[in-house]
Amino acid sequence: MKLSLRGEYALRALLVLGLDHVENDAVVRIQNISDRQHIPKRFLEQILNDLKTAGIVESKRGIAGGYRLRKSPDHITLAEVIRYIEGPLAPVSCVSERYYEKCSCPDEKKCGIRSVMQEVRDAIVKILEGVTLAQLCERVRKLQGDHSNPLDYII
Amino acid sequence: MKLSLRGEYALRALLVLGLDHVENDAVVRIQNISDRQHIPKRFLEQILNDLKTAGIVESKRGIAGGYRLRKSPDHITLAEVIRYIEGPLAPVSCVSERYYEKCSCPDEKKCGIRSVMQEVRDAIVKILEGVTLAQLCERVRKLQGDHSNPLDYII
DNA sequence: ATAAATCTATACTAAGTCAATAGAGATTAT
DNA sequence: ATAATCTCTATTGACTTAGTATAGATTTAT
Repeated sequence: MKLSLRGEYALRALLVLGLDHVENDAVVRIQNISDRQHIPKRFLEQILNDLKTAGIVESKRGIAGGYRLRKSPDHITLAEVIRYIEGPLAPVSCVSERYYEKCSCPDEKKCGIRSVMQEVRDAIVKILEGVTLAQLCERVRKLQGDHSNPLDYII
Repeated sequence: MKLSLRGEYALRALLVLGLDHVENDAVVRIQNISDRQHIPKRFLEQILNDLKTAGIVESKRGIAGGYRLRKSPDHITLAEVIRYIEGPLAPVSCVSERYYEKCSCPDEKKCGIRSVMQEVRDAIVKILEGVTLAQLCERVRKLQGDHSNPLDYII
């Protein structure tokens, strides 16, 4: 896979949106995300815009504008995000389900390398489709010792 | 991971050397490998030279020259080959054991993404360190219907 | 109404990587 | 000697990555 910085930034931005996610229509400013995650702001703008096109986040414009999740965090998987930002999860495209491309090997059906790469793909997909943004947020809260309960900030 | 063509060619070339491997000092010509695997010859020259530097193959020069494995096929793992040709197996370098690099996230120890990527890395490594070139050759022989038993050619 | 802060859209760029290709040299069996 | 091989270094063209830049559209507080 080899996640690019672009993909990593996308996940980190979504993590912030996930941690701040509440059921009203509050939005988070790009500047805020940029500060908390040390992501270059102008670059982050592009990425969030991509995520918007992907239907993962939505935005509000104007002086009180910003981004929020468009779907519930437990309906967003890491696989989905990475696929959208990076492309195939498979290490070679001849084992990719949705980005399949024929490779140059003499006979794909008898290709031993392909069969190993298939296993690798399946292992990667299993993990990344199994982790939702909600679970990721939960991990982070646990790692941070469960301070900063987001409910504290309402009222 | 996203294996490059270079890495895929390396595996395919080693597969040929593995299938042709016998305990005398017979070598296989680059031209031969290139023909059987449809790999551009001059490009393959570079790759085999890299594999030589890595200590995985050895070469014989001159008119009857060529390449052969330097180690027994069951002592060559796919992980080892890919690491040498491509670099880290980990999707992000902050979870790489031998190519570790600090990433830009606020706190690595509390990074939820990192902990997921760690799982991905471990899954990839487990598969690729678990498959030797000998096993790969065996898979190929099975896939090809077990014709061409190499013992047939030894008299 | 206006200003100010935000998001939107497109374009550009500098650096790096990938996949070769090229040319000249060294080695060795015949 | 010679011809086929491996060896070594350099170059190239296309592409990707990680931004930066510029200008514009939208919304809200005042």
